[in-house]
Amino acid sequence: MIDIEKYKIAEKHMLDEDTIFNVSNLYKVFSDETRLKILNSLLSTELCVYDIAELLNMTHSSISHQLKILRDMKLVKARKDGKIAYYSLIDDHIEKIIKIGVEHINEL
Amino acid sequence: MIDIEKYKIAEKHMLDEDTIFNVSNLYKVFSDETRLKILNSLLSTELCVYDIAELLNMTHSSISHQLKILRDMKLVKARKDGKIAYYSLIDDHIEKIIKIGVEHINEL
DNA sequence: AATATATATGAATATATATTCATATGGAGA
DNA sequence: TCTCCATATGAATATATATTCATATATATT
Repeated sequence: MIDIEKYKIAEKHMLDEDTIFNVSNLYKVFSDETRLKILNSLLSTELCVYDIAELLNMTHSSISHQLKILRDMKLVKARKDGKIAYYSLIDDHIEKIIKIGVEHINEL
Repeated sequence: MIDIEKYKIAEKHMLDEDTIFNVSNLYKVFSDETRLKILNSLLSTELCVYDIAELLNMTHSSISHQLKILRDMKLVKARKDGKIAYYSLIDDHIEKIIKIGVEHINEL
């Protein structure tokens, strides 16, 4: 131990392991360009898999895999209309998180 | 194209590739448990490498590697006092980002 | 019923990266 | 100067994961 006072202050403010795990997992979602593009596009409107794939110029499979991750993380939900699945955002924090990120990089 | 109207709305709101790249890189920092713990501990006080390693119960090498990433991302800075390097946060957004993350997972 | 279409998903591959180990650097004290 | 000590860093390894490819499912259309 080099600086006991500072160590103790920091120790007191430590987050528990579960919180760290969950928050890091949340930000893992935003750390992938494809998922970030999907989430950002869903800020403006609901979209189907096909159109997201066109919009991002990627395969449907790839988009579908990422949407599954977003569903599992409870960030998006799907509304089925016949064979079309319209995806939309569940969570209010998504917009805030993207905005703070953009704000941050614009200040560099 | 399945739903032209929605497609066009989303197309208009697309972020440019650079922004997506930079924001996803920013959140990649927060997606690792070790870096998240380091950043969170630095919210309360500056800390040296040795004490961070003790606090997180990890090797100095590992912490040092992660601190380099945080330095390169301009999120932390080091103040040298003799052979001791005291690290502190550069950026205001770090606190907001951690808080929104914690808020989000607490609401699930 | 048969076919086409939109989406979902399992497995494989390729790539990224966190940690470890070995070693280097640079300051403090004997 | 020699040697501890705190930190930094390069290389190797192990692990995680994004995309691709093949295939499955489910609805719509003929």
